[in-house]
Parts: sequence; structure tokens; C-alpha cells
Amino acid sequence: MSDEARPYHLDDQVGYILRLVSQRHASLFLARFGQDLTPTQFAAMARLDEVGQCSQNELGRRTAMDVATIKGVVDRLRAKGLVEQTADPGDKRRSLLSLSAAGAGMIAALHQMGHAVTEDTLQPLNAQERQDLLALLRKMV
Amino acid sequence: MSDEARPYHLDDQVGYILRLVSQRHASLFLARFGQDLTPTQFAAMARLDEVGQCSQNELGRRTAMDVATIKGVVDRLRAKGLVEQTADPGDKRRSLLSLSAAGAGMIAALHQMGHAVTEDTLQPLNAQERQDLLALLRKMV
DNA sequence: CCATTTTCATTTGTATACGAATAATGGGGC
DNA sequence: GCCCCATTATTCGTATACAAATGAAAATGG
Repeated sequence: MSDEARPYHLDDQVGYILRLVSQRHASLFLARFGQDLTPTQFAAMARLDEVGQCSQNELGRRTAMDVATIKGVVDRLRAKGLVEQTADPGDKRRSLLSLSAAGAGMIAALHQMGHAVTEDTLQPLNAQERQDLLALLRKMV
Repeated sequence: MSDEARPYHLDDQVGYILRLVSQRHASLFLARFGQDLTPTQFAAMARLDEVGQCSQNELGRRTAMDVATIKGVVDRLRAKGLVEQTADPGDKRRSLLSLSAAGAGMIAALHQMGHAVTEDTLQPLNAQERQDLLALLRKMV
């Protein structure tokens, strides 16, 4: 069948379904975290905990966020007192980010809630299906 | 292992991976469509073609868009001359949306490019994997 | 037929998301 | 030491995305 004649069903397109699944995940995340932390703010904190002190642009690269996006995320985390900024002694362009004491103190609880959101999101799938889904998604990054 | 002690790896969380996959899809969509049409604008047009004339809120529900989101999308499609709005004779609250002649004339080409974006996105997977992925994602909506 | 409830559309505010442009700084080659 | 290029951070503009509130109009129930 030629491309022109093949019927197009929005509901069958992977991009559209991905948006629906992402929406459900965001909704489940909001149900656990409330207004306290958004998924991207959570990701930035989790990554900053993993890698330790790093620059804003590097944190953005490590969390797949544009320089403009990571700036806003970091600004809001600093406003909440969860992330701190210090000058880099060896490079006047950059400032070094790290978790504040308050931010670091939340990490264990955040990890626990993060696992819970993942469990909520994957709830419709059994163990084998979860493994298969993650393997397939990883091929598409 | 208790929740508290289980290690947390951002890269293993389905929500984070979903964001990466969605980003790649958006990038592939942009490569095909350029600045002409965004994924959501495309979805609104494809759905409007499927269901024919309908109200703005109904189009939003059928494309999984909030009332505030669909309003912006429709406004921009109307500004481009792809969608037209007429008053509903039987209900003064709502206005009926439909594709303009220009919008309807683009549908065949849009479908073709939509299929191409889907193909680009699924390119890393073989036929069986594509089928499995869509089946798994559909369980999670 | 009137009061309660729903629905439609709009608006406001906040938070991603990214392209593009800019200024300041750093590093490499020569 | 100096020029070119890369990197850092910021800013602007546009486009989702959604909660919440509003006003108008329709549907519903007694």
C-alpha cells in the first residue's frame, strides 16, 4: 500500500501514545509529590546527588535539559533553599551547584517517593512486561 | 530490600526514560515538519479531520489537551488559516471548528509525513518489537 | 418553571522546553 | 602574547501543559 493511501489513525501513532503515557506519569507524580517538587526539579536534585557538585550547564546535560530550561529549574530549587550555588575558583564563567543541607536531607525520602511513582506508573504491567518495556524504550533514546 | 535502602538510579526510572524518548520523537518531528506545524497542532488537525466539525473543548478532550492548551493550539491554527470557526446555531456557548479548505488540502501530505515521523521514531525496533512496544504503552494510558 | 448543576470558553499564573542571540571567559595553536 | 574557537550563563520569544477562577449559557430535577 502506498504511503498516500495508507490510513492514518492518530491513536495508533507512537508519538501520540507516548504523550498520553507521559501525561499519566505526570499525573501520578503530582499525586505523590503535590506542589512541592515537579518531575524535572526532582530529576535535577536526584542527579545532583548522584554526581555531586557540578556546573549548571553540566547538570542540564546530565538531565537532558536545555540551558534555558535548567536555569529556570535551578532558580526555583535555589528559591526553595534546596540547591546552593558557589563561585568556581578556577573558572569565572561558571558557578558550582550542590545540594543544600536541607536538600541533601530530603534525598532519602525523595528516593522512596520516586520508587513509588515508578511503581504507580508501571502498575498495569507484570514483572516481565516491565522489563520488556524498559528494554524497548532504551533502544529508542 | 526495604524501600529506604533500595538504590535510586534516575536512568532506570520509567518516567525519566519516557522523557528522553519523547524528546527524541519531538526532535524527529521537527526535522520533518520544520516550523510549519508542531506535534500538538498536527494532532489537532488530524483529529479534526477524523471527527469532522466539533467544539473546541471536545477537540481538546479528543486530543488529550486541557481547555487552556487547546485554546492556544486552535488560535495558532486559525492564525495560519488552517482551521475555521463558526457559531453554533443551537448553542450560544460554543463555536464549531472545522478544517479550512487550505487545512483540508494539506491532510494527505500531513498523513504521509506523520507516518514518516512514526517510522523514524520506531526505526531502532524491528516489526515484532514495534508491536510489543505499542501493546505495552497502551496498557499504561 | 425555577433553582441547582454542568458545560463552554476565556483568562491568569506557573513551569517546562527549545531555538537563537549575546557577553564574558577559557583554551589552543602559532 | 594573540587570535580563533569553544564553553558558560543569561535573555528573549514562542509553544505546550495544567490548576484555578470566571461569566455566560444550557441542561436537569423537582
